[in-house]
Amino acid sequence: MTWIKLTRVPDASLTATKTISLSVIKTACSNCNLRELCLPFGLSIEELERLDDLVSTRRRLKRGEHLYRSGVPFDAIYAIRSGFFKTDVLLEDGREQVTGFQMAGELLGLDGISSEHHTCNAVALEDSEICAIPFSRLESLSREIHTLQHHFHKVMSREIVRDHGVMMLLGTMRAEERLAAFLLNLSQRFTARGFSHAEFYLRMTREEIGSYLGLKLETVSRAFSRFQEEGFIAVQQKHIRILDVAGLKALMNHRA
Amino acid sequence: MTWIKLTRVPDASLTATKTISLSVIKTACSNCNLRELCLPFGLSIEELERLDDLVSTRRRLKRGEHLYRSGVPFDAIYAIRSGFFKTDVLLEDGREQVTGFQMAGELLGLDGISSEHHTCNAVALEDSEICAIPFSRLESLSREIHTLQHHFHKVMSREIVRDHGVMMLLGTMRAEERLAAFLLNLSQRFTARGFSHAEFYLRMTREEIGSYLGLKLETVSRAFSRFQEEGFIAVQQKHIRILDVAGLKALMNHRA
DNA sequence: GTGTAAGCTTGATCCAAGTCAACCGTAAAG
DNA sequence: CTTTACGGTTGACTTGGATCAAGCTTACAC
Repeated sequence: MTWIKLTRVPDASLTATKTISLSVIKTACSNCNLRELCLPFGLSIEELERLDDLVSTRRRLKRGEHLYRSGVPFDAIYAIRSGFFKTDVLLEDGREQVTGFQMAGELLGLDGISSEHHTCNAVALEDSEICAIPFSRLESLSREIHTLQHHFHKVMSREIVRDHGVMMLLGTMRAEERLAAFLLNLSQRFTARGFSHAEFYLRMTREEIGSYLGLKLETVSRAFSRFQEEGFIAVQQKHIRILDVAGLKALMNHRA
Repeated sequence: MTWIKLTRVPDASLTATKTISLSVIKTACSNCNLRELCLPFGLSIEELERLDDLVSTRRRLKRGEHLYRSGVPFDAIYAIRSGFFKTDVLLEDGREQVTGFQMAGELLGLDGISSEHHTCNAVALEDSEICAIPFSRLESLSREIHTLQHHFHKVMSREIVRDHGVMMLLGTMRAEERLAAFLLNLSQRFTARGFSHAEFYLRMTREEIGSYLGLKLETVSRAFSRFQEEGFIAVQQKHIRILDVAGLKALMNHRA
């Protein structure tokens, strides 16, 4: 279960790190196995080391714990090192909208930049670990490292594009299409992280899926059952096996 | 069709510009009356002048014309100088989702940063004028001007927060709530631009409103009629007068 | 002007998803 | 091992918004 990934060795410095304790190795972006998915993408060795300085705070969260809440002052964004999160917005009258589910290598907290306060809640859906990245220091560093700056802009833009996808889903798709899109998206993201594309555990409840997809939990449950009857998937509570990716994809396009 | 842009002359410049023709004066951020809403927000005089250099290309679009289309290479973002736009995403099967309506002072094209290609279409809903801001030059300049960098980040983040609002709307609100939220949002943005908060012309069709709100055009039309019956607004085709802001607001919260 | 097409309104009907309700399965607590 | 609580499934019924259809208004082309 290592994390040691000895990459190219420019000078003796990296070999030096190998002699120190595993827990210390784990604290650096330069040794993080998620670096190709996360903020460090595309950085050189020296640049990576400068980023390491910045990402000094790490935090573990238990399932159900909040990483941040809507309204609290913003001063850092967070990279998920391991675990699974949801973000949601609550209306005064109690209505909840889940705005996203985030997994390892993804960033949380970008919503807070605009008003200097977080505008949604981020909750761990399983025991998780995150790296806090003080935002003003990230801005400083990205003024110096072009690659970092550009990659950060790409990450923000990707979030906007993702949101457009969700708007499309909520605005134009019917229940089963939404759920199919959701499962295919999860599958694809698990794959990118080296997990099975066909078999995974859902970390969220039917109600949370429903909130994300603009459906009631009963509708989500029925759609799961229907997919199982059709032979597209095998469901048992939170355990999902995708049996027919093409079938699910077809279901999404079989409209006008 | 000019676009000549004589920029300062590092000293004596401001007085100098005043002597040249109005149309030329208009081409600079430093003289743009939208600068407090747009990218230049918070910049000093000298910083503004550096931004002027960057924003050299201006373009007029007729109603119905595309500013960019999904799939084309991305190399600039666009500031709306005057006019009104929609952005939309088209699915292969012909379904359309309008992802936003943009007015003067707002930025278009942020979606393209992530993949270096635009991922939606931007269409002028009335004759409009935009300023093109070459993105790599904006990145360079924001590496030098902290304020610009930070403000740009805020703008991107604001877009993410806005999208969350739309997700909330599409995911949890009923038809009349959605339309009320839409009208109040437009009203608020017109106000910020010095127009009447109570009276305005819609630049988009019922179908485009419907697409944005995840409703069919008939539902939008019926909701307008209903609002009129209730005395919240006066509608005549695209001409809207808001008669009871509080009533519309109440309508949005009158839920469990 | 007059004709035509695009956009808007309104009515009648239908259906996908919501609501309400009962029951089941699993997991943690005692 | 039993209890309890939470989450999930399934059924019966309701309903908000979609669909289908007709007529109206406005703006522009000729």
